[in-house]
Amino acid sequence: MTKKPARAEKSAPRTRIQREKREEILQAGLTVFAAEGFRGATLDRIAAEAGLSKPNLLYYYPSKEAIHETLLERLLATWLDPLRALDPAGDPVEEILAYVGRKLDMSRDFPRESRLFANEILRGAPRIEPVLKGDLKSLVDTKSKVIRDWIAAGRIAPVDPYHLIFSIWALTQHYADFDVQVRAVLDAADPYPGAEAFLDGLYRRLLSP
Amino acid sequence: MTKKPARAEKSAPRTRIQREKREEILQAGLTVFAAEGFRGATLDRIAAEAGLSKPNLLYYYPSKEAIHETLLERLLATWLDPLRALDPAGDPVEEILAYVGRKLDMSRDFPRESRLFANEILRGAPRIEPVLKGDLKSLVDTKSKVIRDWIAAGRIAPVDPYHLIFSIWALTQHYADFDVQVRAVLDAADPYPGAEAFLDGLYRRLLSP
DNA sequence: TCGTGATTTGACCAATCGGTCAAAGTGACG
DNA sequence: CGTCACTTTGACCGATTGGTCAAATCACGA
Repeated sequence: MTKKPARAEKSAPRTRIQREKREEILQAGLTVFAAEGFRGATLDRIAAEAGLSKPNLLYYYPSKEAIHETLLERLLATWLDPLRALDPAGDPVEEILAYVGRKLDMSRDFPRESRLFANEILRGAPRIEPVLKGDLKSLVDTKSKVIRDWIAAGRIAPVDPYHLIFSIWALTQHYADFDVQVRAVLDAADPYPGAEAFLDGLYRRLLSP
Repeated sequence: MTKKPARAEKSAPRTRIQREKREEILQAGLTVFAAEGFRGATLDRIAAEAGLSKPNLLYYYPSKEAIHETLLERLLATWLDPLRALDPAGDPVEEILAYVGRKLDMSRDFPRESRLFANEILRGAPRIEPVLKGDLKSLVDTKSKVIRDWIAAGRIAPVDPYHLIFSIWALTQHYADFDVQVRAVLDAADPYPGAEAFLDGLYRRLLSP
């Protein structure tokens, strides 16, 4: 029996080079997928971005889909963390404001991830619909209950918890996804300081009982 | 001199059939571009959606780009109308609430248009950047001035007018662009009644002096 | 240093893409 | 009812795409 040449596909990377190259490919893929969408991205562009030849890239990942899938999995693993961190035991207004702040930080620090997600949702979420209806929905249900309790206790003003959460998603992700538009209107200034102040004021006013 | 067979390209349509087919193609193109993005859309899919053969489609529009361009032009011609209608002479809070209402109606009634726009912005607005930095920016500048005056007159609470407008865009368009996610979380219920109530309450609370 | 598995690449392939073209079909009007 | 412009289509083309493969090269432990 001859040992197969063991392509770097499946399973955990075994060598240092595999670990490094795999990571570089994911970074390149994230850049290209975020900018062009799944169908708009080409293996040649991803390979070029990663400084590899196309066959070499396919040595580390078996297909374009595999790269995309890995990126989405990795994203979803942390995408909901800011909401998970909403603490039922904390001060309601400050907890929600802190959540807004974390989400806005993510838009500023990880705009490619935000656009990757936006692209996927815009296309009807073909690859992550189960997650939306599963983990995402149950997390939002849980946190909505927390918010409803805060309202019932008179600790924040009465608002629909679901639409409150949607509003936080919309407002914070807008600065990453519609960045070009925001910068065009603001004449290329960094929008984030202003956005933070605005959102802080908005939710403070909306929620204070 | 032989008269050329006059392709149905350039210039205004001359016959009834041209008018009808051109419109059907635009509708098909809007559906496909909104769902798949520019690069993801194929002429075959647009042609199928319009019930035409590919060469027949290309008899009416010279290229895929031409269809996309026409759709964007047509969209931009009305996209800013809701903001243009903001009346400096009206009651400030009611004017802004009416603007929010108009934008939310557009998300509900024209989700394909919203997604077409979102796709274009996500990709860096390669075809409409001049419009963003031109017409859009100057319109927003104008209306921001109006809002600033309202604030100076003490008729609404002090907020950054630019981020206020961004927030209206983000919140309303979110319901069209991220429709799948919203419906997944709300368990397929129609989100619009709830959204309207939420946004009404939000901006009333934010803006009342 | 040497062999063996890990890595890299040039050449290649089938499928799909946007687009062309010549020829065939259709309809409205004199 | 004939005709001529308008409309439709099947066959085709070159370019690009995702992906394969065999051979060449590299790196590292014994």
